[in-house]
Amino acid sequence: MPSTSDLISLFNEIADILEINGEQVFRVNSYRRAARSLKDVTEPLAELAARGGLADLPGIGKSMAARIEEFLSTGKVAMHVELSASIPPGLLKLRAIPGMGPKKIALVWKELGVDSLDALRARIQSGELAKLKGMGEKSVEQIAKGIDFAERSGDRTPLGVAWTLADEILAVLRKVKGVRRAEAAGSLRRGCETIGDVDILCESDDGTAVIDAFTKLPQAVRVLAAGDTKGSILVERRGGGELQVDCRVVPRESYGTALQYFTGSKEHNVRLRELAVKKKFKLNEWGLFTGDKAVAGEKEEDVYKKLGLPWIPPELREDRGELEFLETPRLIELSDIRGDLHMHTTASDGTMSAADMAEAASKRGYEYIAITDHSRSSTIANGLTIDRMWRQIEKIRALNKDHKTISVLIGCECDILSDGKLDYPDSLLAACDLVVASVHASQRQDRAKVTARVLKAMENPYVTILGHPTGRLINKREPMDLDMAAVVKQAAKTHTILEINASWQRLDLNDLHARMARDAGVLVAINTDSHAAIQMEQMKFGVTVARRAGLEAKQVLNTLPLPSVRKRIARKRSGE
DNA sequence: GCCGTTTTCGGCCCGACTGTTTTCAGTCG
Repeated sequence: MPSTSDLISLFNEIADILEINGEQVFRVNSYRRAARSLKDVTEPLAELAARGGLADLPGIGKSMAARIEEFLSTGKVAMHVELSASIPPGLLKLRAIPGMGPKKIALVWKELGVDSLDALRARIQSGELAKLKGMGEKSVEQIAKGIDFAERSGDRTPLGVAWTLADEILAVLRKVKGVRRAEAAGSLRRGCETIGDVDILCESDDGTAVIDAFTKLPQAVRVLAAGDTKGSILVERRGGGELQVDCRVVPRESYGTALQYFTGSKEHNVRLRELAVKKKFKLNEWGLFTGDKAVAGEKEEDVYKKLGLPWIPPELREDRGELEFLETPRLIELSDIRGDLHMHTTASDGTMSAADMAEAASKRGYEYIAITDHSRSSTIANGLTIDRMWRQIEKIRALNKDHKTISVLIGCECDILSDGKLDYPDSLLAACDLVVASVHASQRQDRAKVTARVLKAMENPYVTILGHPTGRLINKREPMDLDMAAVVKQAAKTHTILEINASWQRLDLNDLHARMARDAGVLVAINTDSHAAIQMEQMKFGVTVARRAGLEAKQVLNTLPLPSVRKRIARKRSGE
């Protein structure tokens, strides 16, 4: 069964090859545009095509639609097959080298027959690369380093890793003399689940001082560039590989436009500048201009305002229709969160007691938490036997009586077994305040089987929340082949709440799935799945996903006061 | 290749930086 993501890679590959072949850029970009458009499609492509909806997608015209149809019926695209045959199989890997664009790749391939990282390295050592037209000593050196980088880095950096790193760097830069404002821009500010480069923006009149401090950061393992207004470094990344961090310094009057500009996304910016041109403005990182006169620049809000738009939250700047907004959406914020309904203790695989978790949550200002340790089948996670679970219920009830500042709900994270049955009997589940039901085993079942399994579990009246619905681990494990449209439909029908698991390794549901839930009127819960108090900090990542999905506070269970939460649970149990 | 409240043809966002140049091409975001 050909998947949409296969088609997306295929279109991007067509663009890459066309570019190497010297095709005109607008034609090349049309394939990238089409690929991007497909990324936002949540319904199965075949269904979309069947109801004639392909042409409604931005960037999909007659020719693209025909290629998509071809892909759906044959599993391939003849044009792609032909193009692939026109270049050596390993050539596209050279795109991962910073500084190697399509022109240089074409050059080394055609002049030297280079078709892989190793072949390129060999030509550098033999001195042949330096002899090519346009290749000087510095270019060769940069490419040599780029090959190492390409081999070491690979995956994009998870949001949680990049966020922490940016916070550390910002703490240092904000202390540099003359720095008035500093924040992260780019995909990090937009809250993307993975980050390419980290972008930092500073407001200061002394760029040299800022870049100096930036390039001397203890985290910097190499300095790539250091100018008056811009610097680039490589830092070691937690979890291996290296990560590029760019820092830019602008004066006060340009900070707003620069922040807008460097936040992106690229597609959003293109749209915005098109709009600016239509309204006889010129927009760049230095300001919004009519002629030579700046009409906005200091504040990001003003840029949007002058263009006749409400301020658009960074998480929504993905060219998914946000330029049509009439007002700024009131997205959920971290401060709206009143509790955390999925966490573990030493009873199963957590590292702290329920009392300590409650204490920590209370300090965060939460009104309630739920203790949800693993069920008996999760033996690796020291899941609780039926007897132990009954005792756990008593223990948490007692703890709740003792605790005055926070309500502690007794719950469990109950395994959804491979046939869709639950790991505890209903009598035990009924004794809990709430139940998170999750798949942990047999995640590789086929689509029909795994979907039926999850739908069946959702029918159980005691299943409050479907935990980390797809089971994916970012950069580590693919999601289950779950029919999310069916899951969302079932959630609406059974009043089951879908989790956005806020752990940065998971972020599951992702933004698009959470948006599907929103559109179907399905309630979402944002939980950290904490195994230690410190992990409750990850709530911000889950809130970020929710914001990218366009969720408001009222669409999220754990922004509600406890009586309302209980009402929602009761509603599911009563089947009304 | 896509697209249209000035267009069905002729546009398609914009600037910085780098290196190898002597006026610019390529890459990047």
